[in-house]
Amino acid sequence: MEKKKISITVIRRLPKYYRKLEDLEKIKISRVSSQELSVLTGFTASQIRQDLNNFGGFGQQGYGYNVKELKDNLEKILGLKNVHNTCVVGAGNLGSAVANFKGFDDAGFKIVAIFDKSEDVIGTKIGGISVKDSADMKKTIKDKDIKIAVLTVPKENAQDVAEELVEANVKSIWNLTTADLDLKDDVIVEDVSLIDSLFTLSYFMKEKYK
Amino acid sequence: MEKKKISITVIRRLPKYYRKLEDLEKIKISRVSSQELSVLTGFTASQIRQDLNNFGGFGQQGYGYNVKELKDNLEKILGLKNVHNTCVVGAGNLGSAVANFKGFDDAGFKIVAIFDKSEDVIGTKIGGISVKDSADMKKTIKDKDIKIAVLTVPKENAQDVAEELVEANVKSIWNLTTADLDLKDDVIVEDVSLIDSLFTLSYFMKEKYK
DNA sequence: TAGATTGTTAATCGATTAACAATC
DNA sequence: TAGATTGTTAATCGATTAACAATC
Repeated sequence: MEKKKISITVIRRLPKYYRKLEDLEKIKISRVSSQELSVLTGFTASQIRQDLNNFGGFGQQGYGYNVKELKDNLEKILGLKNVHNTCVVGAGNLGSAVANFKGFDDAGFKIVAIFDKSEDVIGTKIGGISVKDSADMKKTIKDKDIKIAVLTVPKENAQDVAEELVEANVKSIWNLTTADLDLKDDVIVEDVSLIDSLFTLSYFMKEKYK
Repeated sequence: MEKKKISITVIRRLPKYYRKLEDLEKIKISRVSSQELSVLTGFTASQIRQDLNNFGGFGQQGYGYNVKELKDNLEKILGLKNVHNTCVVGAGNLGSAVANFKGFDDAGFKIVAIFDKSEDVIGTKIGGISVKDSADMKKTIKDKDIKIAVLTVPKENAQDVAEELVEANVKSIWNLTTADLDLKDDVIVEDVSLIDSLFTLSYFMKEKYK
């Protein structure tokens, strides 16, 4: 009756399963056990079986999991076949990296617009797409039915731009800035937190050396 | 006698405390309670007090925490004042973004070399540093005593380049590629996992809309 | 002093691991 | 059938929350 809520810790392991299954498929391996997946992912076999069983019984006793079948199921679970019109806001190096990143398109994020406010880049092409003036952002987002935005603007502008995106009806934001966004709850914000990752690395360096 | 091991979940919250304290200092707020930090960070006040007490009693009953003092302590704990000679491997958009990123230098990661194997970029300047041929990488790393590498090469080359870095005595790698690196245990690898973050966003989009 | 808020212990909650019956 | 490995329950472990005495 009720689908039980799946914890965020489980969700965040799914991408790794998916990637490892892609790798296995690429080298023509058609079956895999939770034990083998454990070696590949670093999670325990028990954990893997429990994680997957949140979504269905994809395995078979005495056999393991069929690589292609499990991969296809994870693809559906992660929604990787759903295509979303996406824009990149901020056409600096980071924005350019995203716009040129093939994995982005493969995951269903279809970049249909790139915005920047600098005269220097407006009109230039990145990954085959011409950079538009941020001033036209809201209109373009509505016209092209853009639901996802990648945010790569400077920290100082992040909150304001994010609010503008939400006003234009963007449903989720991939936040590559170092700002924490404060938006209404129904907006999905996925933070990459580059700076936190870097600080964590600094911590481990300090712990290990001196 | 024994310093108890501090869990990774605690460590990964420290950067956010630090950033919020920086923000407070910037607007001239000199004291803060765990309750106020809770609002700023989204962690509970109880959690914050427990986290901080892993490292020392930085607060004062009836008063809270002194912003500057706590920030300075976290700075030491995170090792942000320790300077590390760092190289960027891969001078594409992502590598350029890192090389130009001010927060990188602020955190003590001093970029002293950038490598790429493409003739097109070797010799060009990024963030004031001239891009060197990857062929000279090992020698330069030893000569300049580089201990940290930022990896932004294509997925296919990530493992090989990482191994080369380790041979050259690099101690830790900030991994911005979509590859999972397999290196000896004493090498510190901090994965940013952009692709996993993206897949997670895809999952939440799917859950919410259809 | 009275009020506020920490530091810290105890209680609860959730996630991971272990174990094994079911079954391919 | 015998062997392998899942799906799932129970046990353990660790992290979060609650509570409050200590004390500024």
